[in-house]
Amino acid sequence: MLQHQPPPALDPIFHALADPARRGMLERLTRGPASVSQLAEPLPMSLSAVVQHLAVLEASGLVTSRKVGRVRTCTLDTTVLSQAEKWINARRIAWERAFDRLGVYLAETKPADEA
Amino acid sequence: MLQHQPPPALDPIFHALADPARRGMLERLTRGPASVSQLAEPLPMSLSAVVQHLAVLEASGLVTSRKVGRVRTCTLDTTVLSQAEKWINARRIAWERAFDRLGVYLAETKPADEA
DNA sequence: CTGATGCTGAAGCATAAGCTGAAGTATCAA
DNA sequence: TTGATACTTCAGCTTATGCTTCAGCATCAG
Repeated sequence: MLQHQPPPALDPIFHALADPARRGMLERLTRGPASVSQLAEPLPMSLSAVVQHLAVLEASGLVTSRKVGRVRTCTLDTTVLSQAEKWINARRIAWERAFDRLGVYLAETKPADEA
Repeated sequence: MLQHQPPPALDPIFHALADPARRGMLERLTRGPASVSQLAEPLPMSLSAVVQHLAVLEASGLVTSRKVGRVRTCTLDTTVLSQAEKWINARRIAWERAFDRLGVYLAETKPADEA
């Protein structure tokens, strides 16, 4: 098991993304790896809370970490990030195709509404 | 207030996407508008539960609905869907840039690890 | 060894989520 | 009017989240 992990589920990925503190941590990680303390520093909460958010991020696969000495260094995993992106993109594309197939659905249901 | 709504927040969007039942409803909606009953039909839960999921989807802006007679028809809003997509894409791109800037970060930290 | 640093873990608690079932409100059909 | 249909709303329950504090436990510096 060295190069391909189980496919990351969408539930934990989107759940991880649904919190501003966690998105903040991810944004920080886009600027390079960071320690737990560094991730916690700008956030208005205890270190403990940050560690718990980190656990959510790691459970989703969005973040991986390694402990060296007493410092845990975290990095972003963009392949997992792109899983979420792909799902969204697929829905959007599918809907746009459906919209084309249906023609002007809205115009057909309500030809001259005020909205 | 007829053509541009308040910018949809990411929290409710990702939260809405974090549930398989809700994603199922969205997938159904990519094949065109549907009534509440139609959205509920394949789901292993009560109509009540589906209505509550629908409320979450509407709160996020991902879905809009209109009631005509006794039937509420729901449609997907892909502009909101693309908000989420944009955020993810931006992080991924930023990280890939950072990765380039840092050069082979991993190789530098652990030149010949077993992992 | 001693103390500071950087995390880790377990309680505990308040709020939010996800669900059910039961009762209620508008249609629409006959 | 009667009844079915299509939601809608609400009380109530269970579990999950998000947070805190406090108590550890390995580093690392001196």
